[in-house]
Amino acid sequence: MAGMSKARGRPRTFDRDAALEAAIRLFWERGFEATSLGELTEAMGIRPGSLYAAFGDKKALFREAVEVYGRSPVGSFPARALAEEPTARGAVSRILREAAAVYADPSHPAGCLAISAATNVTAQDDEIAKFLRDVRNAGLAAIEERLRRAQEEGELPAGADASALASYFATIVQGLSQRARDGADAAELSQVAELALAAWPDGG
Amino acid sequence: MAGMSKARGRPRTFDRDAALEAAIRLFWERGFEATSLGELTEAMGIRPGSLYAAFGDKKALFREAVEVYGRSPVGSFPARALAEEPTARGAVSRILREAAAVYADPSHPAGCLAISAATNVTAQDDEIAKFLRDVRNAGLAAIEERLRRAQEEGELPAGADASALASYFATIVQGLSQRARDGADAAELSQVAELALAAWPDGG
DNA sequence: TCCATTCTTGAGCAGTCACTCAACAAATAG
DNA sequence: CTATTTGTTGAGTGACTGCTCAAGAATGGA
Repeated sequence: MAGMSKARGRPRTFDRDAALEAAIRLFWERGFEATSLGELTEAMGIRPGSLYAAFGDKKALFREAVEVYGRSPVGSFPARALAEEPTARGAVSRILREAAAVYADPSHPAGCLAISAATNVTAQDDEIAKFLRDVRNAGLAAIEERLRRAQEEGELPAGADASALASYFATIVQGLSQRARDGADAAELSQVAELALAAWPDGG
Repeated sequence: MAGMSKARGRPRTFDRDAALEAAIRLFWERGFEATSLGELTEAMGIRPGSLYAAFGDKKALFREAVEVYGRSPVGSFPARALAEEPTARGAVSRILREAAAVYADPSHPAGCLAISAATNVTAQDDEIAKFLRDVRNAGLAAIEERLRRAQEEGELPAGADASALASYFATIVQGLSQRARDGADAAELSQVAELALAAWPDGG
């Protein structure tokens, strides 16, 4: 950490970040198991040996792909909304509206990588499915936490069920991702997002 | 068709319906590609040769599994609700409430087979993904049709957007299935269903 | 009895899967 | 220079994939 000395040995001949970006795309499009190492190495422009040297194995590459995706604008918009919007209502509306726009954006694969990339998985890759499940449930917990704070601060009525509301909005987000993968465009998803906001206590 | 003559040749030694039921369970649990022929033959209690003789190939078996699932109580509740309920409002509420109960019923795999069994698929099995996508979009179209009729009959306000509402409810259903697969129980999903109904024009 | 028909069985097919490794290449350190 | 370290390469690993097929078994019909 301190020395930051020059790297020894033969330097890497490919751009690690660019290669990872290619892997993200593929996993996003097809999912973890449906993406083969052959497809990965071809899209990343490297040979299997380089992939294993640089990323570990397929599971480690996937985990890193999910992490980097989660820090990208497309993957981090819910966390940003929760952190930046002054009100819970504002945060939730922004999440739904941005989800509608982002999930149907044709410049990248449809929907959310964390929602759709490990739904059909062999027994031996169950840990990968669990990994993404935990990511999703953490997102749900973050919404619920924000709603509880809103309740303490008086923004959300004391009679409202923060837990149920959080589940509801998480359900909408996951549904939007699925509908985008089924071909729904941004206009259609936006209408869904607006309708979904009607469930907010005291009307839309 | 007319003769109904006795079957010639060696009779089948296994129960075709029971074997198909076992296949449905596996596909429901893991999805199309993540279920191997080895797992199928073991669960169905037959050898590969018998499977191919009785069902064709893996894709044909899957299609038949989806069809039979779609005629079962668990798979046909949306169509039943649309056909049996006198009002569109009643049909939609029933769909959401039954989805909450059925998708989280621990006596069978979580969620909906048609929603979750072919989301991560290789290029060579794209037709299977398309097949289920069409099934889902047909479900959406059925809801939209019912809402349009409700609008003609005056149940739904003329100003309401039947298409957007249908998309919204389809999004909820798909979201409920996903949440069930993530471990949400019936109580949680029921709360989501009730909140979702708040979007119905003129309040819940 | 003998044939035709249908099903079951077990062995095994070509292809793909994720992954590995010895040999070579390119860099730094001394 | 040599030694060390790290990366790339191409061939290849065993295990698994969906699937097939010849041989044998069980039925009905003549």
